[in-house]
Amino acid sequence: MTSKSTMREVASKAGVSIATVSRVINSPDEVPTETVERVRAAMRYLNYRPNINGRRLKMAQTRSVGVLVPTMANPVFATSVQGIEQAAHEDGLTVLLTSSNYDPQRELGAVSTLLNNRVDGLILTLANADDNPVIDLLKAENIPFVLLFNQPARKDVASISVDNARSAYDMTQAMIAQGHRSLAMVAGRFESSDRSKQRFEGFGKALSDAGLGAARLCQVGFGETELFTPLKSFLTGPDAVTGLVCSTDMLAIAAMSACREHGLSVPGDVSVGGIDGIAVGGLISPKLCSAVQPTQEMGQQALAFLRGLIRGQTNPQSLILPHQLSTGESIGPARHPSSPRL
Amino acid sequence: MTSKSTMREVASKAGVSIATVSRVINSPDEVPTETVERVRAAMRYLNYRPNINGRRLKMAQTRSVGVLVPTMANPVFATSVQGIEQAAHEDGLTVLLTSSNYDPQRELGAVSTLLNNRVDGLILTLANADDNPVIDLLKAENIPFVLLFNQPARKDVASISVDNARSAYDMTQAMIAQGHRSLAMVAGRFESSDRSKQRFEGFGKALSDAGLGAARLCQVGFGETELFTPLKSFLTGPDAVTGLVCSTDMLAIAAMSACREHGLSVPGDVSVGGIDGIAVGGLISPKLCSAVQPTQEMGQQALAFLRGLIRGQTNPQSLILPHQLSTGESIGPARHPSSPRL
DNA sequence: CTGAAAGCGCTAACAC
DNA sequence: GTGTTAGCGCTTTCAG
Repeated sequence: MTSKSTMREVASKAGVSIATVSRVINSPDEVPTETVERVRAAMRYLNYRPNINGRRLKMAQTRSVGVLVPTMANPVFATSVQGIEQAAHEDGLTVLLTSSNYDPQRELGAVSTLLNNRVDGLILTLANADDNPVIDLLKAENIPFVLLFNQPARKDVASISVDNARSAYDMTQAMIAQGHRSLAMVAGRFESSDRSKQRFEGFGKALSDAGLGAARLCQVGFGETELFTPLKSFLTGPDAVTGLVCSTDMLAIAAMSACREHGLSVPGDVSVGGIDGIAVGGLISPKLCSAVQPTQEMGQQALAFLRGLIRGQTNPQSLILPHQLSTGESIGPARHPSSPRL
Repeated sequence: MTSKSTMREVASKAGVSIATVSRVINSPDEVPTETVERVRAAMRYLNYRPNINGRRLKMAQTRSVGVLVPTMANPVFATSVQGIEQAAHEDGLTVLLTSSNYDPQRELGAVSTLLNNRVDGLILTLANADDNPVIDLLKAENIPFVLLFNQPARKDVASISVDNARSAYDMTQAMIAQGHRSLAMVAGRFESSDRSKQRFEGFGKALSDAGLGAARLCQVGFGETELFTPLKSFLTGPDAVTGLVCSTDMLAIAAMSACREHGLSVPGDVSVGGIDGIAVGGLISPKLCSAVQPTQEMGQQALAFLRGLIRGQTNPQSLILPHQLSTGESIGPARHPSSPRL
């Protein structure tokens, strides 16, 4: 027996009008207790289930939010979605989930679908937050949205992130402080992640501030965990590095694995640092040293921001959270420190 | 300028009726190319965006599916959701996401919300698939659904899972084959996960089949990663075990961490095995030995099943996938093998 | 305190 | 080919 019963049926069963049923649902205090009870009894009897789509059509708001992340396969995003979902649940909001698979092409389509659903607002992690048609669209249509993890240059969009360049800078500096002079960054493709780009810039700045040469980069596809080959030229031969700064923790864990495959120990032969602070990083051996961000809380916070925007708050807030360098064991003194340049 | 334009406006702009606009959207071939173009131009001009909720109200189907998982914070579920999302995207379906946080109490509420949204069907990972009010509800209302990871006793519900007992059995047997005689299982609370329970049963059976004593259990809360204290009595003292079979990979990784904190090496002092096959398990050192299931594919498959049910297929399929014991390094010969019982 | 009535945006007969 | 029309289930004035 499919739940087909409508408000009309409940009304007739309870001997009232549909308006009263609606009131019982939405503002029970405007209806005498006795009537409320009668209507509720009818609802129970008929197994009534309000059709939210009816309400959505009528009302200005749908009480739903759209979420777009690159992929759930990376714990960073999954954890943030958990935070969003939790906060949404507390707020009685429905979450529509989409993922772009790191493909900027798919972002617009996904957001478009979300907008067709008339979501009240969006939380997005975009490939590139600057110069992105999605943002133009959202701005043009005046749809509330907040960026998560993206750290856009423009200040008229709400966003929650860490200071990406800075987190890479700090991580790099920590390695330099341990005597490392020959470093490389392992990063995802910049087209797929502006965080990657910003982090690489921080890496480069830390190097140049320390008077160390050009920034070396090992760029890999996202979701890639097989780093043996990509890292070969960085880990072996005359130009071998002693430290790897990775743009994400997943990459860092994969890099540690690749080091081992090359017969190198971490941090004995090469130090590895990550950025993100995924939970598993703290459980492995050696414990991953990472620039930690409170991923789940950021998701919750993003929803709180979004709620504000939906409620009409006009000036979008940008929150740059402090990251925290975790005390990891994956970083140690450089094995063959070249003589200091100064 | 909010996207307010409706079909009616498009129609008048294009000089046709709303029926024609609807046709252009849903079956363009029934409309002369020239008219299609004119209407499309009007849509572009007005920045028209179909309101899916209008359609939903009218049509029997909403082209949306509901998903309920315990949490996105565990990569097993996150990865499966990624699979679901991907398949849904290919099918043009919208995903409504909820999570129960392992709380059976919250399951019913979440599903209820999903049903109020009139989703066409559901994919669920429940705390307990047998004797669950959610299933009764869904059955009573005749809503298509498929269970993911749950392995229910009843055969009238669709499900996709591995053989949970068997996967634990095999893992345990692998340890026994390495000479382990003193084992314990680390598992989440049974009320929160029937998989845990089934896996513990498989563990117990393997022990008794090998003539080894009672099954020892270290039960912990889900999401718990601090296992130093819970495992203390299992790792130290006269009753110390030489192997830990863990009901999930996350638990296994946490257990490995706890072993180290106790000054024990894995697998030198104690062997650790997991179940699930999360990606990170293959990247850490020692590589986690796990009973691997193809998580993401299972998500996709679940959506394929669901689609079948939605299309009217009446007999729910249950798929028990083969698990695969990964060649992990986290399991080795028992340190102090007690003399064989035979 | 309660009901009648007018839609929200869309689809689908059913006419023309 | 195309338009008219009657709702889908709900909320919400506006009267009574």
